[in-house]
Amino acid sequence: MPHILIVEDEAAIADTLIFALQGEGFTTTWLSLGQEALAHQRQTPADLIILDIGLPDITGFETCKQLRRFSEVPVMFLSARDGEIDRVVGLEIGADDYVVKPFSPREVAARVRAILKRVGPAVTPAVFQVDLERMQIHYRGQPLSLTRHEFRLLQSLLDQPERVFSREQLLDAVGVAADAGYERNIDSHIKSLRSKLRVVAADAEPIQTHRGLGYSYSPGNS
Amino acid sequence: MPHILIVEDEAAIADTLIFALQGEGFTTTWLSLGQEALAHQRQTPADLIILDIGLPDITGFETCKQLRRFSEVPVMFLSARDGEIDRVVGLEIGADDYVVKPFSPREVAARVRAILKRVGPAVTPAVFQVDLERMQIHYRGQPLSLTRHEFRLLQSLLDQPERVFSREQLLDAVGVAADAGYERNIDSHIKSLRSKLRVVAADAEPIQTHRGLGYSYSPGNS
DNA sequence: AATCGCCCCACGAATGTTTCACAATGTGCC
DNA sequence: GGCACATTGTGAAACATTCGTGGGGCGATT
Repeated sequence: MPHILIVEDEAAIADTLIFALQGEGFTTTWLSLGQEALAHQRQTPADLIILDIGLPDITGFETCKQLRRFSEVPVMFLSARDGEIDRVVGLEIGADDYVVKPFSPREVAARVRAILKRVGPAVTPAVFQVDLERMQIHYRGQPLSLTRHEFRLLQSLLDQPERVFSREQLLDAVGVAADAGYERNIDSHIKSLRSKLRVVAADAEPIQTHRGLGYSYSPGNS
Repeated sequence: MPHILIVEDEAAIADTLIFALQGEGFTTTWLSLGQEALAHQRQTPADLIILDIGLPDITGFETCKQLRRFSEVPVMFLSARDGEIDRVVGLEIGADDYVVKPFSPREVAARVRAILKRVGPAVTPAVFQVDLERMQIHYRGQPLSLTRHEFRLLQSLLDQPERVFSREQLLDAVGVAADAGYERNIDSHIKSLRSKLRVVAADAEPIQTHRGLGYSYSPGNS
């Protein structure tokens, strides 16, 4: 699960970012000084840093320059000033994006995802969070209200992404003797599962059907 | 040196981009239709695509969606409309950046560099990758969507390159009683298989026919 | 009793498979 | 080369399978 370091001295702005990012499945750390951020990144590296330019101690530009001496971590600048020069300079000293205030939290989150997508699948945000204790699954930060069978079904699929499960295997996964049940019950459950996922994300299609074979989960379309 | 495909119907804007990008050492191609861009990318893939949203034929969004079905190439949207919704949607359908007109050519060039920095050197995987568990075959890095029979057929052929399989053997491979079926329906499957492979690589001819004998797979022509 | 989750069924739509007829191409013979 | 014959490519149509969906029944839980 990707971790985002937010370096921003205004609490209100930081809060907005934290809320938006956590909603998308990221974890966050918030610091307000450039020096702090550098020290923190040496100790416990984040997967991406959101860096305000107008910090109280050293500028975001300076922070980024020093950061680049020891780390390739993606950096997104946040700035109150909307000058072409600043944007070009920001990108040329090694930033990956440059967003001007006031910004939309959702857009920033989307940009973070777009950047992380490129640094490797290792740090793709987990869109699904499974909580076995509470029998709860969160999808894009929102809790799903699932029945027992829907839960087991989704849990099995999530467990091995891309793997194609036959109906028989899925029947077994939900705890029904494989020979006992009507195989196509699975279809019914998949149907209601999909409709519940559709409420959260209308266009994504995380559960794919493989004709003649069964179903699978595709992280790509989540 | 990275090659950039510009898809933009206004010549003045395209010219500005071409000038700025060539100044940074990129080579460019300019097209004005979404359909053209899709066809072009299949034949001679660029390293990054700059995509105007308001194209004469299909929208940039639609172009990007279709593009994503066969390519992971980085996409930068260009738009005259500055709405939060548009930006978020753009990024969520798989774009890497979203720039609003009027833009600074230098900034666009800087953003292009920032994105390409993350993509890294292109890795050329084995031409065919068979994944039995996922019932998936990748061809030149792109996933093929095959029916059960097409899958078995291709799998058999790939299993023993250069070996010539008779229709009878291939019927058997796809799981049809050798005496039951009409032998020449293999031809039909070979046909659709070839057409699916042609989408990925138009000129290669990985499946060869041996008159009077059957078919074989030739790694040479992949 | 009302609600809810689960099972089962059946129909229509989408997709895959088989078959066929005809065009295109290759092969051997004169 | 030109011809007859054999084999393969192609498109379309018939046929078969599979899936999505809505709905009814039934038992458990409230």
